[in-house]
Amino acid sequence: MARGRPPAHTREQVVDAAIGIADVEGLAAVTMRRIAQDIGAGAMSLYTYVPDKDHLVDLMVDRVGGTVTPVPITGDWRTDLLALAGSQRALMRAHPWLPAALPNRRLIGRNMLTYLEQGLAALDPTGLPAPVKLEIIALITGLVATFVTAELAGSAPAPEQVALIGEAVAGGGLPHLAAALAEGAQGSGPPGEPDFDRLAGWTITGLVTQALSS
Amino acid sequence: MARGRPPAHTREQVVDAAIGIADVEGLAAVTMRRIAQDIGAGAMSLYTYVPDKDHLVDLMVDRVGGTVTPVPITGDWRTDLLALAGSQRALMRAHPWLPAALPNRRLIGRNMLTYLEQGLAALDPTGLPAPVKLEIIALITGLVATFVTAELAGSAPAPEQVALIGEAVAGGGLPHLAAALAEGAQGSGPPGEPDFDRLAGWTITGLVTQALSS
DNA sequence: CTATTTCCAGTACGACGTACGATAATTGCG
DNA sequence: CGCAATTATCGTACGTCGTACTGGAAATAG
Repeated sequence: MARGRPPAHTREQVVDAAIGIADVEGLAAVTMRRIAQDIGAGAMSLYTYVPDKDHLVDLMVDRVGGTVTPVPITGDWRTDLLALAGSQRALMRAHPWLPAALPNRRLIGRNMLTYLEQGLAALDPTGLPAPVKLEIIALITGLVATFVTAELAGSAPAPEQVALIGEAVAGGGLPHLAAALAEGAQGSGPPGEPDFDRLAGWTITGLVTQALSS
Repeated sequence: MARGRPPAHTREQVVDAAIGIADVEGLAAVTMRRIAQDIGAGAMSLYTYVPDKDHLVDLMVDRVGGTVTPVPITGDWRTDLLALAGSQRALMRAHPWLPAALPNRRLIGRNMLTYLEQGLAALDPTGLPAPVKLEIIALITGLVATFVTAELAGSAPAPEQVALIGEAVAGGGLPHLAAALAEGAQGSGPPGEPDFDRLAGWTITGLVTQALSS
């Protein structure tokens, strides 16, 4: 049994090395040569374990999806969905490349399916039709990705942008924006951490409530 | 005045050519050489008009943002936000590369600012604090991008995925997913077009309502 | 042992973004 | 007019990417 030369590495090793690089240096730093170097292999050897780079990214997504600790299902959809969103957010913050890599990915692998399963379980008490449940899950995922992307971009809007905005506002024709800036300038600092729970809570509660009442 | 050799093209020509390519063949097909070929220039000539490719994508985003017909402000936030979301959706469907290009972009240029202005105007009657208004606008944009991405991916889940899902479900351990599939299989066909208005309406109404009541 | 199977990895190709530098076109000054 | 100064054009070239190809290395089956 097991004829031929035995593999020197495993698919998981390759995927984990890619994830490690992406976590620290970003998705753009993940190249086949770089991965090979990290695990001590020739660049072309990777193609024994992975068909191509695109598929590798799919595998990366699915693998980190398997690292989330499953959230407990209490039976209260609001609590459970919020917990699910929170665990997703934690995942995306631990792997900042994830929000960017997520769109346009075929959800290959079981881990993405177990995420769906959890979402469906959380929404079970609502009694909504299955397609609506799936839509709500997709929307929540998108919301979390949007939020985390904004979060990771940092609240510092870069000096060049401040200049641009100030200039445009001074040029006139944007009264509400000018008012918002003025209000923001004299307002308090950033509200801090609980922003996510607040916004996600609003969206989840609002979305499900509306869905139930229609 | 205007010393030196006169430019043979304009920045707008370059950006428009890039948009034209992206619309038809996707963002990946937008290369400097390809753009140059389309407008009849040498590849390096483009750098007279654009500092680098990354900036070019910024310009593409801002330029298509200027093509949206401004939505009328009725004073009813629900109607106005829904119209704004609808116009964004139309824009993203006309330029399918937009949802993918949008994240991680500095919002350079006035067109993005006028979009913000419109959102703020729509939210004006709510009397919410300015930062909350901006958060809501960002969330709605993210929602539209998520929805359109899903829309453009097509409702056909590709045979390989169907096989994967079926297999995983048959393996057990995913009861809610199995139930959802069963329910979906015997259910009616796709609800069709009004999906967007329905989902966006739920989210917008729910989000703003929740924000107002807290 | 030999044959077979499997994996390893060097070389190489085409495409990418773009730095560099020679060349061309235009204006201002004499 | 000619001649510098200025600005745009674009061919060439470099380093990097994904990956096709290929010959060699390491294991098992007989």
